[in-house]
Amino acid sequence: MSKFGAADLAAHLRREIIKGSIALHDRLPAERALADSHGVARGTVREALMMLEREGMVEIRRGSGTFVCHQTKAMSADEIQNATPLELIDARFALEPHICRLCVLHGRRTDFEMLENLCVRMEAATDDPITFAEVDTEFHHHLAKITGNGLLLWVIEQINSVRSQDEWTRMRHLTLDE
Amino acid sequence: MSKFGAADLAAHLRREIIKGSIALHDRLPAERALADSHGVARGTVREALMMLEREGMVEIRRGSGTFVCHQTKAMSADEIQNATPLELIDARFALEPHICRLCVLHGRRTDFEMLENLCVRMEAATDDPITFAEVDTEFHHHLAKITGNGLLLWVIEQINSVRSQDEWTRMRHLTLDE
DNA sequence: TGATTTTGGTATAGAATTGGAATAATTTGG
DNA sequence: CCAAATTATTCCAATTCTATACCAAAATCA
Repeated sequence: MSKFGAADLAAHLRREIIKGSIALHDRLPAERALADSHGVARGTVREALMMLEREGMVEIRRGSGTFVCHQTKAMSADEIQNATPLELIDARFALEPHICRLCVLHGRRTDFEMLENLCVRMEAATDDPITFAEVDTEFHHHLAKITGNGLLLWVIEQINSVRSQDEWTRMRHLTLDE
Repeated sequence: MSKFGAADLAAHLRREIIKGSIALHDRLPAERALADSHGVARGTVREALMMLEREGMVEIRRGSGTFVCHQTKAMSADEIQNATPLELIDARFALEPHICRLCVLHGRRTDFEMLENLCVRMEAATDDPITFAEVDTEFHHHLAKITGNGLLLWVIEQINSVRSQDEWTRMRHLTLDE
């Protein structure tokens, strides 16, 4: 890594913080020290630190130093992708019952027709795991949408976004086996 | 690999990114460097990078470089912060019952002692709405933590992060009135 | 308390690096 | 052969990085 830019330095520090090398509430080296140790100008260090501050990862205190907040904002978005299939199942299992209740309260005729339509499509695709999973995701998405609760819909969307191919297949095995 | 076209280079980079060889927030080599290392012309590199950009996998910043996005969902903060107090209550109400079940399963003695300690602090702060809310948030956070489900913890943290002062006060009124 | 040191905050200009774009020659494949 | 893609080259524009100097807040210490 001969070339070191602000974004690179920010990424490096971000990883150190997430990994735990720089613990919570710890103070980072001074800007001048960071600049020296990383072989970059101070302005570059400042820019990197300001990136991290905008992410809520560090707090810059004038005359004092910059400290690790680790408000777990930007990092968790990454870590979500590491969720295990079991965690996914649990999360859905926690949410869906109440979502169903809200659907009953807020749903309209067309909503339920839409759900029924999706069910038909799912039953027709029992032999095609891929399209089955797609329709299934769409089903849960609509379910959350019917509730009229934007926050719940957002949560469901986030959970649905966790689906690397490997995890999907493993997850299907789990759900089908039990 | 006698013939290396733009599509091939894009596929190669895509794999590297998904695999993790080029981590999130990392900067890809400069176009000229990529062209040199892969033995192709710069125009080809540009075309490949533009493919990846259209897929939302990288972000090309003029004068700076191209960076790995892979999750560029800036939506998080903005969209969530518009959640109404009622939506918050619903979301928590949907999650907490199952979280409690998981706590019973996974919790250890120290966990429950911690929760009890937080309860005491909450009871002692019934006259101080602000600290009450703080401890309350901490309580729910620990509750989710005990489950051992990182995904659920993340969801709770996201929901807890929605608390502009106005909404908190309005929310407390709602919860206390009903 | 008051002086000194350390820390971040700001501003500047120039050098270096990067992507953006246009062009024409060359290769490739039908 | 023709059409498309790739190459090679050149210049432009935006951004970043460097290096420096000085200012202001906070911490430290006599």
